[in-house]
Amino acid sequence: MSKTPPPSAAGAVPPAEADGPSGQQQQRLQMADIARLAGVSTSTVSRALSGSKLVNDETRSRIMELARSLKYSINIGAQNLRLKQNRTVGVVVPYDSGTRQHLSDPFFLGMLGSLADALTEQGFDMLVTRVDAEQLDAAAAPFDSGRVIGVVLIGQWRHHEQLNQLAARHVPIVVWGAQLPQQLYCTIGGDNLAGGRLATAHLLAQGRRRIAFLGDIALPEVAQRHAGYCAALAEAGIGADPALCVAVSFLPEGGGLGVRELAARHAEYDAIFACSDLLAMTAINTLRQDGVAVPQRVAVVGYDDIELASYFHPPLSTVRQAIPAAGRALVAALLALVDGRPAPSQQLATELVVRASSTA
Amino acid sequence: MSKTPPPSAAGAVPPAEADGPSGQQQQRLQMADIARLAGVSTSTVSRALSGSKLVNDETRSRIMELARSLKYSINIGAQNLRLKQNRTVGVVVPYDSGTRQHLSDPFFLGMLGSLADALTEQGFDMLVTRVDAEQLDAAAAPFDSGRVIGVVLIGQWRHHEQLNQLAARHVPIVVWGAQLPQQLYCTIGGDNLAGGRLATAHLLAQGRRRIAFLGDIALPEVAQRHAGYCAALAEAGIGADPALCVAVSFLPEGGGLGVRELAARHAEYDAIFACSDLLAMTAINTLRQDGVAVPQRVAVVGYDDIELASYFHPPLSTVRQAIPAAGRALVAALLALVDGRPAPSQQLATELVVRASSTA
DNA sequence: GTGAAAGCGCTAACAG
DNA sequence: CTGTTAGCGCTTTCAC
Repeated sequence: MSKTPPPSAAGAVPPAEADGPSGQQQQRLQMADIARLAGVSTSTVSRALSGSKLVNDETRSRIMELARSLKYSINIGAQNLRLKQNRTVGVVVPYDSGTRQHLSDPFFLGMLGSLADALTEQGFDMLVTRVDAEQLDAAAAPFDSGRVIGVVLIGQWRHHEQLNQLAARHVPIVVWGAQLPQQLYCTIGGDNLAGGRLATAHLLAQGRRRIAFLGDIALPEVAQRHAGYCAALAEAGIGADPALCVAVSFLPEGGGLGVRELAARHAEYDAIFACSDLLAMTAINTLRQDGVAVPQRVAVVGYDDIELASYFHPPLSTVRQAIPAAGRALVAALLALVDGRPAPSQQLATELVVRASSTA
Repeated sequence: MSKTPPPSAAGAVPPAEADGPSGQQQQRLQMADIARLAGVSTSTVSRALSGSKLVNDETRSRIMELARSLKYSINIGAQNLRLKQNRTVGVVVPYDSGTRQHLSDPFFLGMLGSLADALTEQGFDMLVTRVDAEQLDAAAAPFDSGRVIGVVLIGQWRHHEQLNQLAARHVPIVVWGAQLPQQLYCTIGGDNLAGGRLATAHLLAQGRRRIAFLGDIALPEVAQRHAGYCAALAEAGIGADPALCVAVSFLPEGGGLGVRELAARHAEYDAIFACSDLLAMTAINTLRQDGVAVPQRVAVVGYDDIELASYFHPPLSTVRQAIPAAGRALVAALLALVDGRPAPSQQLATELVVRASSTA
């Protein structure tokens, strides 16, 4: 395990003219330079580069050619200042306050990718920020300082009130999460109630009767999935047994902890509904270590349908979240808000994907 | 599966004063407003807010209090323009040119998270951009337009030459990838040669002799892992059989395709070394469908040690990449470059993690 | 200790 | 069609 040297011409060329400590920009080409070289005024260059018809074709193409060959590119910062515009959107990913752990769920990756796609498509840049899940109001910082025109927050966690305050302050913000009463901000989310109901009904249809629930009810999305779970049980004439409901975080260790907790409670169960695929996978793993067969002894359904779910062993039954649609919807809602148009909250349809982990 | 309405007060409050189409900023507080309210000049506000000692304590605290209560935040764009500074770094994630698929590997998520951490720690913002893997030179765009002070590119793919040209143009860029001869840009990467060797030597030690290699040799990193693989085989007195080397992309379907291709070639093999955990997992999945026992009949080692690797069944043996260190190293190198200091390329140590997928 | 004025790189009237 | 001028929101000499 080496530490540095191998091949030949390693090491990089430092920038041409570096000046002072961190954060400085080197001397770079600007519009005035192009203007001088082209023998015109900066106004003409500006017009040419922005494709104004007010400039002679010959002049324009000469200027554009010059700019291209010199790899001149307009300084967006200055342009933004002058135009009072901005084509950057903030995407804020909360991290677990205790562990500072974050993004550990592949679901987030999908979401980020989907947002990146949707934003690129609309010609917007994406500024990614991390924020403590217990301080969600910090999500507004990039907006307050003018870096972004609005913010997409991935997950509302337990801070409904902080988010309401941001909305009251007119921070353009759209949140991936559950729709709640008295909500001033816009949420886009899956239909968690339906999702929870689908998963549970499916397990019941498989003849399971003692279905454990893994997830932290304090989170609105999880609470709604739990409500769906209870509803499905009730429809089958079964009461929800609190002993089967384990509050675990979305961190990967959650699945194992949940299974251990159920064991510690001496709970009897023949199925698990986990609130994320990651939890389902780690739960299955722990069950396997304990010699419990999945799905024979315990059937498992996850949530999200991350890419790996179908490759897991056994392939994971799960509730699919419409991630590509989510990105588009979040971006559309945010842009509406920014333009002063109304942005109604929205629930995206969810779909049950049945695979081997729940079918004995 | 509903589509919209439920609860009570849904829908969000549009921003106070919206003006015109997309990208506009609403009327917001600025320094002059604070100045007027505080009965001082903007110069004084500027000084107060930047903690200059040239301003009366009483005045300063009055101004700061005012700013805080009004949630005034300095306009970073204007400040950057005036100061000719910038605290934003570009992170560029290439996507597969054919499929436009991207970020599908959890490895990228880890890298993004690690970069976000390292950048946050240093007080930098992260602007995430996607770029066609066949047009890596487009990675410089956010730099050319002054949005970022430099770029971290995740993966060099096959376009060494384009990257060299960027470096020659003095674009501050640091690439996660392999160190190559005649290289003008800075790379940070794992020690792929050692990684390939470790994995292969381990499989040999398990008594395996016909080890298949899954990965696209056209990519420098994969080529180096392959070189390590060949070296380990050679040390064991075994020649590398080209029939056992399958060029597959990093897309998730690669693992399955690789196994199918080996079958089509009627290749005999008792082990697989896959160039990513994702490939290893999907390969194992296909083997399982074909009734081939892992690790009994075929032992498998992956690469990266993504979070899920230890939860997979069987738990995946793999070569761990030092992701947290990677983020810090990439950021440190980029900042060095930006400051005009030299940024030598670096290889980070890799480590073999042995789990059940390779131990019969 | 504080204010007035100039200017960061760009665009948009307004004249010619 | 093109140049001149003013100014986006901020910082910083330079006076007072």
